[in-house]
Amino acid sequence: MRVSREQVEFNRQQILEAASRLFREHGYDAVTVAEVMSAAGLTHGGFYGYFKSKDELIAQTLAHVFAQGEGGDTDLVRYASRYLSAQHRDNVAGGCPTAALAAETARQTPEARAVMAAGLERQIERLSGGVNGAGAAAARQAAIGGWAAMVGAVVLARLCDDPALSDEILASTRAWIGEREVPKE
Amino acid sequence: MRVSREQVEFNRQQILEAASRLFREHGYDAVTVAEVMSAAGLTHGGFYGYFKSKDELIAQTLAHVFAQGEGGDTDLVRYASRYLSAQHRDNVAGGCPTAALAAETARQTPEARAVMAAGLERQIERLSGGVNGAGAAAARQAAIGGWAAMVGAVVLARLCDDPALSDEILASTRAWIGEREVPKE
DNA sequence: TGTACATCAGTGAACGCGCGTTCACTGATGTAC
DNA sequence: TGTACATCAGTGAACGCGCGTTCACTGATGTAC
Repeated sequence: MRVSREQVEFNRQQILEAASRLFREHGYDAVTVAEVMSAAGLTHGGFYGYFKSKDELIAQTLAHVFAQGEGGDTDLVRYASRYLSAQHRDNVAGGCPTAALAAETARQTPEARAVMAAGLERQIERLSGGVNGAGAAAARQAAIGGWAAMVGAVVLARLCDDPALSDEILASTRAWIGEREVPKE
Repeated sequence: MRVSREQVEFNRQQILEAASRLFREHGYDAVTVAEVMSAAGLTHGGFYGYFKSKDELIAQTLAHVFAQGEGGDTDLVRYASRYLSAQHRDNVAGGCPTAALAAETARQTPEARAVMAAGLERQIERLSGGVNGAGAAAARQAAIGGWAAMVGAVVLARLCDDPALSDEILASTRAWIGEREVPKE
């Protein structure tokens, strides 16, 4: 049964939203097209009216989640404080797509990889502006080092089966990044 | 046709070696049991004489690669210098299993996850001993921060489609970790 | 040490299942008059 | 504005394929005498 144009656009957003959560939580391979459509409130057969393949869904989902997740506070230390929280670590489905999917995305289609790589470049530039008391080159270097540490720390903290070690990784990396920053004025 | 006991042990090592390279390069899901056995010089039917499932192979492969890869220089800055090299970035199949597989392993069986988590704890302790001019607590904190930055940087450098940005991520993270270390004496 | 037999590692066909994808059909939406 | 028709989003069965896993069989190895 045909639906209205507004409903089509709404459904498209629902599919991308469901896919972005499921992919982050389970990885690309473990999530089926049928699961995504079901989570979006549709049946699997309709999928190919929206995307021409699962690979295209992956690329467009990344573009979707990067487009909506960019903004807000860019001060490096405050950003790290939120990024390296237990709340973010425990919220895989709603958390940073890079921490959840970067390694897997490097093995996906060039299109998907390019979308995430572009997000990485924008993230580095954004964080470069949030480094206190340093020239442009030093700020960019700190943004890169800090971002690498954040992504690595969340990946490692999520890997841990020992909660104490997991918490320690977050706290130590937070402190490590914080000490690194030159105090303001 | 039955083979000798020595051949059985040799074949087992071949399977683990093939699996460790294939998993690191392509991820667990994208590698089939038949591919692993073929790379080990066997046919797929014999697999279940060695392992009771693909999940068991994954856990034992991680144990195998962690067991053989630990040792050598532990000085944090020198370690980072090798870890954050273009050579390591480009050698996914022979490189660090954590950088290649940590996020995926967090979604695998508890057994596989436990093996990698144990390797993480040993790595932190080893690197803690390689931090110069700091007390035990500060050394451990620097080891954690440095290790998180290394893992994150290699993951991000492998994600990049722009070689210049990829090189910059490695170089900046290397410099960032190097500056962090208190000079000896 | 040699011989006869039991063991069992390896083979390759086959099984069952779930996946991505296709398709004929349905019926509400959008449009032309 | 109303009506008749064309369009097309959504449905669910079906297809083909490749996967993990099983199994009957083979023949070299290991062992008992």
